[in-house]
Amino acid sequence: MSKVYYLVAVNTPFNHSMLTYGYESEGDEDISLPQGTIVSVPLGKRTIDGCIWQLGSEKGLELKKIKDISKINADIILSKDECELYQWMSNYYHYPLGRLIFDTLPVLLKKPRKLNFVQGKNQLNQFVLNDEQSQVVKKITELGLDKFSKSLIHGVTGAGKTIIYLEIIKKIIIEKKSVLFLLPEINLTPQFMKTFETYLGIQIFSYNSSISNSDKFGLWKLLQVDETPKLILGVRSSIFLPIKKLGLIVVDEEHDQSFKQDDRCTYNARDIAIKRASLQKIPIILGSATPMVETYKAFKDSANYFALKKRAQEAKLPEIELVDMRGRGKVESERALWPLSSESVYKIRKALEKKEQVLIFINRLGYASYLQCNSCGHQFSCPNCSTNLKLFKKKSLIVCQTCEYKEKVPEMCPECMNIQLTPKGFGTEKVHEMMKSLFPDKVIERFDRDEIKTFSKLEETLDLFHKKSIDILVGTQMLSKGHNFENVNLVIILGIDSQLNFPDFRSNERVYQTLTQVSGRAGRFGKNAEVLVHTLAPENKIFTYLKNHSFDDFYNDEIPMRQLCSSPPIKKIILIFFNGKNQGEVIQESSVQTQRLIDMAKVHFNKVEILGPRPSMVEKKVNKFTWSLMIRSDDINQLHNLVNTFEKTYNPPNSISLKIDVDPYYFD
DNA sequence: AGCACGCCGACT
DNA sequence: GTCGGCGTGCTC
Repeated sequence: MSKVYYLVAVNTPFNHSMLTYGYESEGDEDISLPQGTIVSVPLGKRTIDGCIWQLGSEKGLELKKIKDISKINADIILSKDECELYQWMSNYYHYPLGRLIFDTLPVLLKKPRKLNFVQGKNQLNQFVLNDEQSQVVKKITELGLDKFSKSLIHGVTGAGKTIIYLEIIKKIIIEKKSVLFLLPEINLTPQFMKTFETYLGIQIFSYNSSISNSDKFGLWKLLQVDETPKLILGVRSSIFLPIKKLGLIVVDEEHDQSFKQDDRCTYNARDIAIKRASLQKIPIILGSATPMVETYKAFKDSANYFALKKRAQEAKLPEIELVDMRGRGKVESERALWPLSSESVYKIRKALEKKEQVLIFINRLGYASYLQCNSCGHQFSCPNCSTNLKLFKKKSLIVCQTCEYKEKVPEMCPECMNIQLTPKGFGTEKVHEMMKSLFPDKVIERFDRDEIKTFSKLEETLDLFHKKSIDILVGTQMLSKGHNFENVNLVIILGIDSQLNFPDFRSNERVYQTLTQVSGRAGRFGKNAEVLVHTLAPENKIFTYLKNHSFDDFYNDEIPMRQLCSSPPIKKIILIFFNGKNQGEVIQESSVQTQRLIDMAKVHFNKVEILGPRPSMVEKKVNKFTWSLMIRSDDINQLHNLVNTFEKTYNPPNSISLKIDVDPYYFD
């Protein structure tokens, strides 16, 4: 019997989550616990999860303080590769290792139920690859499918990226290896599931928020031991699944912001996927019609960049038309149609006459963005947040989008007792209502988070739409991502201006992506298709790039801008957020730390800039205030070393919590 | 992050 | 007297 000490990564935020525990090894010292062993350890009065990380020592600690590991969990053990990935992530994202591990592992249960999966039918591929597509398959294969390589398939919407993935996946399966296929959101699961089920002869597992904890745990246990080739179709978090004999990772719609986690560890699953592929020495394929500017810059001049400029199966890209909305309010007939226009209503009518379906895209929920008093201008705002309350007419409520707060639609202004309250702005609910009154004999449905709350409702609505039982679908983002609609040749886009005016360096990129992706839902099956974009700023150059379907023009215009404001991909950014109940204290603390960082940078990290502090766009959320500071550099080592030094020398006061966001997508 | 402890005001 | 709200400090 001899005592061994281990440094254990535990599920707690303090002391960087690394704590020392003892273990009575049974005689032979060689039978020690390997890195990655999941254990239970006592902490204060509780027992919490931990993961053996490395041999530790009692030095520097009071011996009587060190407790013993209480239990070893045999269900899950992390492999060497997984440990290396976790360690890298913890360093890169400045997030405690122990928290990271237990945020991403499934809940450890007693007995998992029997697992659900889909058995693929392995039908012969009915598609014939065109020249462009077969070239890409050939070249990616030539890179070597048994070693690390990263490729970007940059294909216009409807270019047939899926068929390319499918061909390469088949080659991996022949080698008896498994495939991880990442998509940004659960929304697209049904579509890909159908394709993979039809053409692949293996087991297919999906992994997303509709899967129960029990099934997640069960899948984890299965994957650890089962080496038969399979395909996992999953969202962000599936990048951590312990897939044996993993032979390929595909990240579809790599530009999508859903790959970025914005709470806890702020990782981007696309970047983790690349890291994982390099650790496991396997190929990774990224795909998008609108790659992120960072990704495009990294790939565009490499041999692993593949552009598909034409749509598959003779289909043409849609014609994009701008509808100039300036001055429409002055004409009575136009005012009644707002936020639509006479042009769009005419085109919708024509499309419906041809028995075609129509998509209307608005990036906003509800009936109106806020409610305002006609007489004194009072806006109804949330008592807990610095936000306006959004009007939901059918529910007869005004609701905060940040917290739980809601109230009945008021009858009069609390300031001046005026009873005329005007709904300002518009969302899906308003447009849905307008469509119903304009086309009373048509079936018009809404496709947004408010209406589609469950996965089964999503499947059901998509199914009805595919069966042409719905004529017009009014929806948000949900509508825009990757769907393959057969009978849609008209897409209406409303309310994009608010996104153009969004105050951060990525706003142009986001608008270009959104417009291209939404437009891409039209005319995928050969007919001439049209997209009508409503805007008050038709002279904006972004619309020209959109009309010309020219990503390169957009990019070449965007890069000098990024250079000018030192934004990614020119420089890397880390944000530090200070959050607390007392506004003055938050401002004070963030200011002091900004100054401290400036001083530190001056002495040891001269290539790093510190900016701020500044309040978040929604400064008050649920009665807590947020301010942030920005750290920026083109020297990635200096950037991270400064943050490391900062963390080592800073203990935030109890009343303030800290969040670090590496490679942020939004600025708050 | 939990969780306990302890200080204070409010209530039976 | 004693209950509970929350600020403070500790956890290998």
